Amino acid sequence: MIDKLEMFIALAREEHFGRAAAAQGVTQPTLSAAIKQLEDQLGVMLVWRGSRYRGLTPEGQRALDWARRIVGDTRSLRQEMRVAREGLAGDLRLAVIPTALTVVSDLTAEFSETHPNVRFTVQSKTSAEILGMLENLEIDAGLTYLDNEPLGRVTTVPIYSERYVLVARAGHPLLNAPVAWGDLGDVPLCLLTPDMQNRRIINQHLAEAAVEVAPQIESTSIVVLVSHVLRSNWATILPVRAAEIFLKGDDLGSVPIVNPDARHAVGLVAPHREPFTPVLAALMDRARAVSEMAVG
Amino acid sequence: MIDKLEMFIALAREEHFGRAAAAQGVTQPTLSAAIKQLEDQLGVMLVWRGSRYRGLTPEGQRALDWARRIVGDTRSLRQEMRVAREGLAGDLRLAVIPTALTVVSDLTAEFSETHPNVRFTVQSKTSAEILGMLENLEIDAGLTYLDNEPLGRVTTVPIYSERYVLVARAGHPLLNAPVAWGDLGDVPLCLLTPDMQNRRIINQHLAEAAVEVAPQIESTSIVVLVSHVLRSNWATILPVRAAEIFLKGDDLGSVPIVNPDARHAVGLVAPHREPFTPVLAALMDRARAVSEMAVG
DNA sequence: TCGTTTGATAGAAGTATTCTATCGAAAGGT
DNA sequence: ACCTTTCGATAGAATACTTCTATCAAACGA
Repeated sequence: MIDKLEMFIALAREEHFGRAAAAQGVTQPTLSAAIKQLEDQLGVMLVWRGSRYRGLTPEGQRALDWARRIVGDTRSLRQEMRVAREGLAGDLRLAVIPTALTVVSDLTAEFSETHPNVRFTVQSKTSAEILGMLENLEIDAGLTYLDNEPLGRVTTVPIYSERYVLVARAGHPLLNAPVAWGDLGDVPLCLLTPDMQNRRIINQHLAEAAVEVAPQIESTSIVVLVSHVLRSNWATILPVRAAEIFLKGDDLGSVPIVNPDARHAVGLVAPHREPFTPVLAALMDRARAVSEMAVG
Repeated sequence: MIDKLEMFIALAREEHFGRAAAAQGVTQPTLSAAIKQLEDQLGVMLVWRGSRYRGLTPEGQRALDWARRIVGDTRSLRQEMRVAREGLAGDLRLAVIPTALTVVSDLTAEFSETHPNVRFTVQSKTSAEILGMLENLEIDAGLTYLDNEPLGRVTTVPIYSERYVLVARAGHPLLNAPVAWGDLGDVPLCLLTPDMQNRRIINQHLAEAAVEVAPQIESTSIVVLVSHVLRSNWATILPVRAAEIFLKGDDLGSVPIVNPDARHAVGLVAPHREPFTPVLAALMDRARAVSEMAVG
């Protein structure tokens, strides 16, 4: 039964029998049979059938909610028993927004010393993807914005507040003093793509300052933005924590962007499943510790 | 997996391999094998082994919590799909404290008219048993006291407030005016047994009034109490709602017991499992409706 | 000490699951 | 309109798993 629920979740996620089967490590006929058996056992259609996948029925949607919970709790059971057996161990899957990638090591470095048998897998994803992956049980926790976007049934631990700086090549004329959002109208900019929440936040502040920008370079990668800035007179807008790793040398400079001194909360997001598994509880403890260090 | 968790829950409840197997409709070797497989899959011992059942290990206790949740959610999934298929239907298992038995029909009578395909199974149990059965998934909901006793992870819907009357044969000298708890010291009484919460509540009020009683008749059955009262000069203390069904004729009389005019909340208790299954949600709606009628 | 109770074990029978191979229907491109 | 590709369902064989009956050994109680 639980295997079938796993396959059902995979099907809802992949929206494709073949891919879902591959993701589950079974062949397509096996997955087809599993879905059909699930439908027989529950006595309702879960998936609209045609010659291809056409989405879930309303009952399928409700069943998916239960399936996620049942499968998630089952994994929690397995994980907790594993911890009882061999202490904190296992693989902790994180997904992180690009602008928070440098913060991950604050969480993991000390954690790994205390719990050497816990492995981390860190993916860079958009905030929307992170929430979807949390729902689908593809990750154990995420590092993302805590406000602005609708969060589901999750527990959050604030870690720090994002503040923004303008980053440009050393000698750029705007680097002499703090710059206001309203001053950025004519500056050639490289920015993240508009599907990313950081960009939407920046857009919002620029719009509030009645500034319109048309960045010549858009990317999902901060590295791409910074390397462009390094080569030309382009500038970019980055959160302090994301920018500082590139400011070690003398090639780049930064100034705070003020008026307003915008802040956006970033933190750990985990599925709300009481009681928390030991590994997740430990990670949340660590996040709270990092949060206090940031305040102090 | 889920079958094995069911068997594990049954074993923890019955504390006996043979009885648990019988309860699950399998043979004892099957249940033994299931538990062993569960232990193998989870990699931990769940049950202390000897030549007989010796209780759960600490890991077994934790696993039991998860198992109850997983199995409960699985049943909810099945039930909700059944409702989607054929409307509100199925078997709703209730356990009720004896003093609230007459209230059950307030819940069920109208409910059955609206939902004729829902069957009820009503058991008379003590409040402690009700909570245990809720945990073990043996019942879907209970009707019991909402205060005084520790409730677990449950949702409650208050229905009415218990008030107490003295019940005696017509002509009994105490029936002329309301009687105080403190006046009951020398009255020959029949009461429920002390393992029942109603009796503990009554004891508490008597103790607060500095009265000691040694009932000559104790029973777990209100019918036994009333039939004794009918035959002799004994009196008994009952909640109004439990007494009124016996007061239809002229043989018995009742007076309120005051000073204080004691009240104790009674209501529906159901496992807290969001979202609620449709049948349970409907029953809770009905309980809220009954509650408002009682107030008005 | 002897009978009874309790849970574990062995082996056979039955049931379920998964695979490979193949098919038919629908989409998409030319 | 036709051909190709993609997608999911189906059939049948091999395999794995589950459950049963029968039996055993250990421990408890009289």
